[in-house]
Amino acid sequence: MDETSSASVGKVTLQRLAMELGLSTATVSLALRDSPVVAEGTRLRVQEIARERGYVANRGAASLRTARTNIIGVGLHDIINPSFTELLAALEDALSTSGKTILLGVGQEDVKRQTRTLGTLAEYRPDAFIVSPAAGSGIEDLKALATSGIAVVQVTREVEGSGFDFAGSDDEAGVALAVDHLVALGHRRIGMIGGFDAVSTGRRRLAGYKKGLAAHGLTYDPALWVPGRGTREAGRAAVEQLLALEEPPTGAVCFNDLCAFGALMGIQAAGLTAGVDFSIVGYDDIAEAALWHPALTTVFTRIPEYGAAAAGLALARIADPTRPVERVVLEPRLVKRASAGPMKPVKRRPQ
Amino acid sequence: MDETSSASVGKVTLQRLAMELGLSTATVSLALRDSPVVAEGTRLRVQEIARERGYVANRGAASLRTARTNIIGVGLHDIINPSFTELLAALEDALSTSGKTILLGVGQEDVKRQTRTLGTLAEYRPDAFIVSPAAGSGIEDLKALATSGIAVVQVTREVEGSGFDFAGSDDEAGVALAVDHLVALGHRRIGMIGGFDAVSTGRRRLAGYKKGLAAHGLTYDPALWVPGRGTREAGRAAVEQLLALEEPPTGAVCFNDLCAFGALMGIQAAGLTAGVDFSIVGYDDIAEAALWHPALTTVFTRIPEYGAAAAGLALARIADPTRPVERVVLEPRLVKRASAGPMKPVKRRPQ
DNA sequence: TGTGCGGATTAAATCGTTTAGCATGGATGA
DNA sequence: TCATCCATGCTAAACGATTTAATCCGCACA
Repeated sequence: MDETSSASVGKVTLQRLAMELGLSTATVSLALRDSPVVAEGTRLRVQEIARERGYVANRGAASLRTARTNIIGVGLHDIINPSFTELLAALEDALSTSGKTILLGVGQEDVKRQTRTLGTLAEYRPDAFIVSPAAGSGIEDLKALATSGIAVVQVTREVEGSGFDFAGSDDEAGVALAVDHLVALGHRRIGMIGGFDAVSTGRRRLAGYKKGLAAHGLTYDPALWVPGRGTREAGRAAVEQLLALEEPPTGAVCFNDLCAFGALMGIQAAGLTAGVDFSIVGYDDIAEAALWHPALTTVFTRIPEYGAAAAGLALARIADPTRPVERVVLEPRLVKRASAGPMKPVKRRPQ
Repeated sequence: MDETSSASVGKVTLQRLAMELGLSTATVSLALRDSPVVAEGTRLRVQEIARERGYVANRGAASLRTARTNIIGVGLHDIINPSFTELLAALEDALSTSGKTILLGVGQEDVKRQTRTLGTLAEYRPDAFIVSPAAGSGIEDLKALATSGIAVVQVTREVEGSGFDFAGSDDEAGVALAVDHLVALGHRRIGMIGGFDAVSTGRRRLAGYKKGLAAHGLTYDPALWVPGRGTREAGRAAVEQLLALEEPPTGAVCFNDLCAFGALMGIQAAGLTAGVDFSIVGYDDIAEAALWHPALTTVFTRIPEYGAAAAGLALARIADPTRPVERVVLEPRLVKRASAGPMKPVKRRPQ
């Protein structure tokens, strides 16, 4: 309507509203936030004119005074990976309903860059950080965040001994579940694709693999673990490597769904059928997993749930910085689909 | 090392540094920003102690003074959809290298919620907004953003007549390309899966479909267009609907890759083979497209490029708010893979 | 009439920066 | 010797909100 009213006079601030209303900024500020100390009539009058003038509060200014920004710094090392996208979506959902807004930083799996990125985020004085640390992050890298007194919550991955809250999945139990499943299907030589030492999830999933084997009296054969990043490319290369072994495994568990997809591709490219000639179990159960051909048997790590939990931990710590450190570790669940099937003897590859 | 030095005395601000150094805040401020007016020695001394004390600038305070936040408000309607994830990643990349940080808002394809979300973002006074408007957004919905004098750039989708910069792909040409390809493969009855009126991309891709048909003297049959959202579920339902027609098409173009995946699933579920019995062309060429089985023939809309372009437009407009409105419209490219193959007569489904 | 009370409003300090304009003092040039 | 100039640093006023303590103004009560 009267677009002019706001354009004609420059920025509309609390002060300007106060002047127009013949009130003090104190009253206007209080009125806008529905404080009970200001008279009903005044409050309505203030809110009315604020709307009419198109007043938009300046949170930067407010934060300067209140030392609260309602910003949450979210530091992920990668956002293309669907599991982190799903995490981001869960965080966004939970945080936005609590009136928090996400300031996004992407670390690119590089500690140097992560440090720079989080440092920049810190300048905006977020009320909390929710972080999935880049591979190789040390305690010091995270601690630097906390000096400013900002709450830090780790999600998915954690830096052991950092003493920060954490929300994630029980990775050891999860991979053990996957191994159990393959064993139940009759497999005895079981590989592991992906995972590496520089990251807590890598270490724990590998531990789960070994534990799963041990639980069934199977011995861990180092040749059957192909370490690597959790990408489709790495998964594909890894499965090719496994298939080329003298005595190849008949199935494998994967570090995540992404490299499981790569493995499925590799299997198919080798002229084999996943779930028949070679069994694959993924990890995470991202949306894509159900749609593959064959549909991916995988372990559901409950990303949306621990995402929401991480948001909750952050809010709780903001509210009470002295509360005891809390770890939320969800139990993963096996999702049986078609990419893992009964063991059948693998013919040595014709050559 | 001396973690205490920062913890012992509370927040370390410019003022505190100035006191410790026996300088004025003005000098310290200038020194930290490498201003040439402060003496070399002083500058080094200041920066040294700032580092030592773990000083972190408060950008909120600075922004209050400078009216520049280095924040870019990014409003997407959905972040789970991989095409928007790829866009977000491209934006993040381009913006972070320019020292800008993303404040994220997700509209959930709901104008009401989008208005609320963007309103919240506006309170942080971003230097610019980069927005992919939710379906059904009107000019007024966007204009509200601009009142505050914040630059607005539209990406992917646009609200016609809004008068804001835009970066995206030539959707009409893109879908026409897809139709061309199917026609070249011998198809004559060609469907369109997905797309709806409430969004510029929907309208233009449909227009491209019709134009593509017309270019080859084919008539548009409304029964062959199954409108819907760009989801796997919608794609699957749509292809089932097409296959159930009296006289089904032999191929279809899709609104995006996501619903193309759904279509591939539907085709397979019907016992047919995509690329042989029924041809599918997707739209966007997200990473997943190359990995499907069969690999998805699709149209590459160059998301990373127009994402970078959108970031560039935002930066340019921040630098010069009076520059003429600019539209960056990239030419899409056909990516031939396996999901679209030569036409073969489709047998009426046995019943 | 004075006192006290409670509801409504306000003055003023404050948060942590930036920046225009001014002060200082030594070097320079005429 | 005096006026200029330059390099350096400082003073003080913003920026736009929030919040504490104070003030104002009836009005009831003793």
